[in-house]
This record gives sequence, structure tokens and C-alpha cells, in this order.
Amino acid sequence: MEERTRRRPRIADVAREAGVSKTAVSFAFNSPDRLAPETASRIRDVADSLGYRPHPVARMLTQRTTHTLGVLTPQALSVIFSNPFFGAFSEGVALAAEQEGYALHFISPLHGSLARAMGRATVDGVVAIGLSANHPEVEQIRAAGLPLVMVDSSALQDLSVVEIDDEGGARAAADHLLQLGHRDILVVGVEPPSPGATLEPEGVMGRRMRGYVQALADKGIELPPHAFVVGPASIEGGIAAMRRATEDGLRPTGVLVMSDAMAIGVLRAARELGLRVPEDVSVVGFDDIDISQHTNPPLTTVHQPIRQKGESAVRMLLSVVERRDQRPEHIRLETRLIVRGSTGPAPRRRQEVDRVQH
Amino acid sequence: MEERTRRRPRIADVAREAGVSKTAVSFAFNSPDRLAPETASRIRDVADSLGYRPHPVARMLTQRTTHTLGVLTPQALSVIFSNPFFGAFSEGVALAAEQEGYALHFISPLHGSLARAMGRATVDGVVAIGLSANHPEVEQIRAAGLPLVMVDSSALQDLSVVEIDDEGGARAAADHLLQLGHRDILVVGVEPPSPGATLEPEGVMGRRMRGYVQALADKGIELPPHAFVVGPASIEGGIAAMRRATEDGLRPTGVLVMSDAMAIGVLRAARELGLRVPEDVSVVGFDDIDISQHTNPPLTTVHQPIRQKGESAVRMLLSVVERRDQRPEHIRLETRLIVRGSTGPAPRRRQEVDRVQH
DNA sequence: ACTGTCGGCTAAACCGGTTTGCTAAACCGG
DNA sequence: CCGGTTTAGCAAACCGGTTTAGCCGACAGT
Repeated sequence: MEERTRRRPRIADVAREAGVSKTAVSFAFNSPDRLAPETASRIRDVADSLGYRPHPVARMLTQRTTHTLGVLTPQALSVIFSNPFFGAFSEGVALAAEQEGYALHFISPLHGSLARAMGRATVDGVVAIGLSANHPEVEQIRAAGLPLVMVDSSALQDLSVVEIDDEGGARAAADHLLQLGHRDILVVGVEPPSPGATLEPEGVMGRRMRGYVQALADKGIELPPHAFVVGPASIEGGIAAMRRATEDGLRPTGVLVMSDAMAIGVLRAARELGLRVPEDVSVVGFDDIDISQHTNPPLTTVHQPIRQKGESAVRMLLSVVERRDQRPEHIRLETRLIVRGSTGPAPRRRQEVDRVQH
Repeated sequence: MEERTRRRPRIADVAREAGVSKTAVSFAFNSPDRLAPETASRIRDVADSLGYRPHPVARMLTQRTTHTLGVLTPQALSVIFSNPFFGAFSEGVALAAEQEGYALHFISPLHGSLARAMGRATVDGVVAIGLSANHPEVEQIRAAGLPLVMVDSSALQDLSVVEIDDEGGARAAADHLLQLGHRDILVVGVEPPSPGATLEPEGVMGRRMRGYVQALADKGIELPPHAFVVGPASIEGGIAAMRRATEDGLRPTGVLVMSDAMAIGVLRAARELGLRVPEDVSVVGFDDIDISQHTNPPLTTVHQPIRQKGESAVRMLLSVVERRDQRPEHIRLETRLIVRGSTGPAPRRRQEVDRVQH
């Protein structure tokens, strides 16, 4: 019964047992046509009886390929795995990766260091999401010669990028509220990951903000600074943001939210505050995650093809991983407003007040 | 500008450049104390200037460890990543893994074969979720000498397992409806992954079913076969199941659903059918995923500690990966009913009809 | 009988590191 | 000045495979 310490059989064990060279064993698995048929099958029989499987790490080393793709995020995985947006994105990534026979390896800061995590990662290429282009890791990855595709990043010319029309989507959302007669508008944004950081103008949230502001400006409306609140991109974050705005005395008739998760929180907070949606207040989200169509009322939001974004990123990545296409590509996917039940005409009273003020 | 083909620098390049042996370079990184301080720092300077980083695969090979944990699922990742249950579970897994400095590698069927995917995976241990104990891969993993922890699996004695009290939770859910006076009950289950398969009595759904049935039996109620419908574990699956039941002429006052995602679908379908929740029909879910407290009405459901399940699984796994604790352990976490707004007293009319029938 | 080709297999180099065992020089007390 | 211990660093073996170059015998052609 002292089988406990039994070593994992190596290729040399199989070779010895079968009375052939290591080369022959390798051939039996990888190019059987270079062996006499019965030799190949005999070797495989011996291998089976010994329970031999080629050691994947050794294989990676010689073949200089891992058949694994890295998904890089600057945030801890323990924070984002139950973020529905990330889930849908990962689905897209997984779909393309699985089709092409690649496994997925998630790379997140190791003891606080993304660089260290990258150093450990054994992948053939990397899809980075939520990484701003000026992150030092970007250079590290390129220096290591690893193919890289950035998602939702500002457009560095010599990098492959998949992004969406954030600005256009945001403008559509704001236009929608304006057409419904809303003038008192609150904008709820996603706070930057690092507390001190200011809103990056070239980041996702910066672009969406620009879309909102432009649409308002077109109607001669200026967004007052206090009508912009931020919080974490979660339902709770949305609840807190809406409550805080109300405590600050804001009584918007329309709320533009930069994330559906937060928008759902806003919906919830509004209900708790005794506000009816959309009669008293209209809410527009952004992303169109799966649950958004099932909230009560269903959420009006800006749709973006999240899964497709993941899929496209992987396909772009593989085109350079496998075929060594070296020129960087840019893909921009469309967004579109989806009107559901959470938006309606601005309430009369407010409109009148508004008119009197002119 | 012909830097394009510049090879990744190897340890030998650094050694030559610094005028030392490979050994010295290795020491400079891994045990600097074995070198004169200024030698070590000179070597590191040279390494930096060359952009040298130790090749992670080569390192894995010699150190016989990957610092990576595998998460194994029999389903395609492209199907489950946006499943909120899986998201929360992964969060727990990631939390523990990140704390201990391990990365995560997801293992799902490669071209339809889980075994092939396992063969490629370079991990120090595996957490398997949704895998029944009789899957052939279980043996493969053990034969490869890889530490393994099964989650939600039927209790094979010689395997480490993390599970929850499905049966008790289900019983609590059913008791709750019974106490509210419900007698016409519909059970909505999750369909087995492979179409043909029958409900495994030892699987998660089998255990939950047993809990429901026992609670009903205690009150002398037998669940008629047609009062049990199944579907995929998604919102859409729940909608479809509820519609189908209604089309079949069922008019339950209480619905026991084996998954929150499906329960949310049932809520939605009920609203579309003109049924008020909980006045006309009560709904109880299972799992207590994050959104369940934010539905309208908030979902009454059986809570299970999903994140903790992932965390515990990883801690158990690491205890054998790192310390070679070999005896298999079993952990069973508790479930508890959380009463929110989706359940209420059975409607009078139904109760009377019920009474008359006696 | 001699050369050329081909099928079947092998020895040795290689992938890129780490680790073991050892040596030469420096140090040290007596 | 001498034997013993440290210190700093090296050569070689090793991790477990794949791949290149080439050997050997059989067979075909002339």
C-alpha cells in the first residue's frame, strides 16, 4: 500500500518499459505517422498502463506556447466577479477562447502588484479591461513581447483596442430625457478605482460625461457641479448616490446613470424615497446588462454589445497570437438607446416651476 | 529599427553580460544572500537594462509548482460566467486565492472534452463545482496526483467536499409556504445539463427536491407529478417554466423555485400573467443571490453562503497543496430561510376551495 | 554488386530556468 | 605559518518534454 509516494511517470519511464527511445514515445503522441502503426499503438498501451500523461509545463516550455489567454484587470477579482458587466464580458471572452481551444487565466494584482502577477502568468496573449493606457504594465507586457488587446481604453495608436461609442450613447441618453421635457437632471457616475484619482477625461466615464454634457449644452443647459455624484459601480453604490443627492436637496426629474448596476440602485432608492418611476422621476442607465430588462419598471438604458466586445477582443488577440499579424487594429462597436419603462414625460409641476424661472 | 525580432533575453544573456555564471544570476533573484551585495545589485542592474524577466514556464518546471489554482466546471464558461451564483462563488474563490498569492485558471471542456482540458491545465490543485462524483475526470485528477476539492457534490468518503444543507433549506422553504396556508404548490427545478439525464437523487436538485417533498408529506400533502416543471437556471428559464405551468392549467398559490435566477423569472412571468405577488401567488427562491433583495417585491428565499463556499473550498485545497495534509475533509455550511416580500398568506378563495374539497 | 531512396527509429541538443556539490580564495585563531 | 571554517561563485545535473540530424537496414533501379 505504499503507492502514496509513487512518482508521476515520465516519458523516460514509458520509453524504458516499451523498449524504445523517448523520441519514439513523443512521436507516438504527437506525430504517430512517423512510427510504424503497431509500434505507436504498443507505446500508447504501455503509456496507458503506466498512467502516463505528458507534463503540461514541460510541453509549454518546448513548444513555446501555452494555449492559454490572460484576462487582465487592475481590480481584484474578488471585487468584480459578481459584477454583471464583467460576467457578460467574460462570457464573450470565454466563447471565443473555447471555440479556438484556449483556456482562460485571470490576472489580477498579486499582493497589490499587477506587474508581479504578470510576471507569473503563463499566457500566449492578454486581454486587458479597465486598464488605462498609461498604466506602466502596458509597457511591461509589450516589452515581454506578449500580444495585447486593450478593451475600453483610450486610443493609443500603436495598440490594438476594442471600444464602444460611449460618447454617442451618452448623448442619446441625455437627448431622450431632454425630449421628454426634463430640465432638472442628476448625473450619477462610477467613481475611479483609486480614491484620490480624478475623473480621467479619456476614460470610459470621462467620455460618457462628455456625451451628457454636450447634449445638455446643445439645449443651452449647463450641468451644475453639485448635480454630479459618484459611487462604486454596484446596486448599493447607486442606492447611496441617490440618497446622498436627495439629502443634498436635489430634486431631479431625470437621472442619467453611467452604469446599469447603479441605475438599479437608483430605482430602488427612488422607490424607498416615495418617488414613482417614471411618473416622478425618470432613470436612464448605461450598459444594458441582462437584468435590466427585468427590473420593475424595466430600465431604459444605453445598450452596448458587452459579450461581443469580449469576443472581438479575443479574435483580434488570436489573429496576432496565431498568425503574427502585427499591425494594431481598432474596433469601435455601436451603442444604442433602448427605451423601456423607467423613463416618461417630466412631471408638470416641475416643468412649470422651470418655466416661471425664465 | 529591426528590434522586432529581438529575442526575449534569457538568463544566459544576463550572465554573459554581467560576466558571471547563470547560477549567480539565479541567486541574484532568488537568494541574494548567497552573493556579495554589490555583485547581486550589479547583476540586477544588468538584468534591468536588458529587460530580463525569468521565464515563468521554465520556473514552473524546476520549482514543480505553478502558484495557480484551477476552477473546474463541466459546463462551458461561455454559459456560466454571467450566472450570478457562479459569479459570487468565483468571488469567494478569488478572495482566498488572491490572499494566498495564487492565480486562477478556469478549466472547462476543451472541444467537448473535460479530460483534454485537464491534461493541458498547469495548476497546483483543483476546485470542482457542479461535477458529480461519478464523473470520470475525478479519477483522472486523482491519478495525476492533483489535490482536489469538490463543491456541492455528493459525499464520496475519500474526497474533500464543501457542501450546504440543501435538504434542510428546501424543507424550510416549503414549511414557510405551508404555514402561510398554501396547499396548491408548484415546484420549479433546474434541468440537468445533459438533456436526456434524469434528476440525480444525490445531486443538488435531488436533495432540494427531497426537502420539499418531505415537508409536504409531513402535512399529508403529496406533490402530483405535473406540479413539477424544470428549465434552465436563468431568468428566461423561470419565465418559460411559469408560463408553461400556467398553460398546463396549473393555478398554484405558492411556487417553490430551486434557483433565485429562475425565481426572478417566475416573479416576472406572474406579473405578466396579471398575478400579484404575494397577494395572488407567493414565490420562494433558493440561493439568495445579490439581486434577490432588490427585486420588486424583494424575494423570499433560502440563503446559502455562496462566497464562503468558494473561500472554504480554496482554503481546504491549499491546506493540502501547501502542507500536504492528506486526509479528506468534509465541510457542510448552513442554509436559512430569509422572508422578504414575495410570500404572503394564501389567498382566501383558494383556501376555501381547498377546504371544500376535504 | 553498387548506389539511391525510404521507412523506422534513436542520440543528443534544446527549451530556460534552479539546485547540488564543489573549489578557490579569504579569513581566523593559535 | 598552519589547519579549519567561511564566503563567493562556478560547472554540471536536472526538471520533463520536443525536435533536429542522422544512422541503419530494406528495397528498387541499373
